[in-house]
Amino acid sequence: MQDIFITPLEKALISWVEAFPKAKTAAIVAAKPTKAHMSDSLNFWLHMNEDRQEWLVNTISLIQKKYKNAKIVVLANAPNQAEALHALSLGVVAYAHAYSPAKILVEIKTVVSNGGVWMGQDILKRLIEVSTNLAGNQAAQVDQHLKSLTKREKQVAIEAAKGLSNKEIARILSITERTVKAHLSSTFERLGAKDRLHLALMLNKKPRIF
Amino acid sequence: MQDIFITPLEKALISWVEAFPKAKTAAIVAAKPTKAHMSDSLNFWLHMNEDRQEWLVNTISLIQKKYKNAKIVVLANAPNQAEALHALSLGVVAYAHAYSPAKILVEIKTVVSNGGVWMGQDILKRLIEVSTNLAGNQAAQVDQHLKSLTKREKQVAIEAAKGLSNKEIARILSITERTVKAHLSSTFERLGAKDRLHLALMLNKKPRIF
DNA sequence: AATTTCATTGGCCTTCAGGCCAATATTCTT
DNA sequence: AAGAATATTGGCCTGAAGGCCAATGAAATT
Repeated sequence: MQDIFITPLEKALISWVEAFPKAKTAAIVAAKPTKAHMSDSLNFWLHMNEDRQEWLVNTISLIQKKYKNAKIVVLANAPNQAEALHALSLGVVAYAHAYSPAKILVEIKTVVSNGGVWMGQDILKRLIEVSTNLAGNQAAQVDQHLKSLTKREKQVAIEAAKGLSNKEIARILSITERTVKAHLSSTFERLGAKDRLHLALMLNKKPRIF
Repeated sequence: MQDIFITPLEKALISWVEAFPKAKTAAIVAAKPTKAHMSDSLNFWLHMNEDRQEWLVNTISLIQKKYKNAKIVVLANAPNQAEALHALSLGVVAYAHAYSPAKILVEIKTVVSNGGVWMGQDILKRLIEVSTNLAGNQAAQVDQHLKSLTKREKQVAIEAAKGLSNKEIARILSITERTVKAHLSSTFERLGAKDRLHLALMLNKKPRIF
């Protein structure tokens, strides 16, 4: 388990050295991994400045391409939620303050090594908030929509929203195409949808979590 | 720092004892905290069965009311994303498998004690996915499919995916309905969509971030 | 028992969608 | 400059979609 700090600084921060005396420090990611790198599992610790947004994205991408199984940690000089979310969405498994004490750094390493993710509670709160409030409500709305339909209408509506034609729906439900139309018509009526495309938009606009 | 396991089992799991020999085990949460409890920081480890959804919610709520600063960890017999998200949204700071080895349990304790949150990467991915999608990055996801389209086709495709008719699209783009059809036809061709409904489904589908 | 809602299907009709063939002017690429 | 891709539009045709009117038997509700 090799740790590599990527930083624009002349020398590593004290806490890093304290946490990982054997770690290497570099300014850029080595373009060609050595054999040792490939056989060993790597942790990259990216030191982030406010003015290196682009660098971060590129570097993460580079690491992911060259070092398949490497874990990437971002240490930010000035941590903020937006940056954290962005980094995490790119596959980074930990986001912390660059001046975190050695004790925390060691802890982070342990967590990510075991397949965990490290982030502050504020960030998590934010994630949960967005997810539950927005997504939860939308899912609920969709359910509400489907609830007001009869059993048969529901089945037809769901198939239609998948993109099936009336004929196809008729076949899989073993009814006439005419009947499918009837169910769809009343479905449009009930849900206030203009046509099957709007129906599909209504029923598909849901990242349902819970 | 006192650890308390709440479980319906007769006796604690081996890994728990191994991780925290001094921990207490109980079937229910003590209704009245002792003075020792109040002055000390507590960790509650809730052992979760599939059929105790309601119990979990009630217990978490109870703990939060009685023990203000306690950290709550959920150990699930059969972990799943929905349950994890639900628990985390209630304020739980860690969610893990009930049969996690002692080593992991100790790690979890360290993390939560330092204000961190412990969860699996799959859960985080889910959170990020939902959050970023809803946080308004609509254009980015749509771009995936739209990249292979020409400027005009893109405009038409987007409007069509919103549910507009050819006539409406023609009007807002100041072109003939016939031209709209032409753009749509080549769009279907390029994207491999069967019709405008499939196009809409493609453009509204959320891409995997990782 | 009476009423309402569902599930089914028919016919007819209008509009819309999308494919096929074809043409012209503009812009980009080689 | 020549060829390729793009933007625009026309006509024609087929099939799907959806509205309107109407009917029947079954199931649920009052």
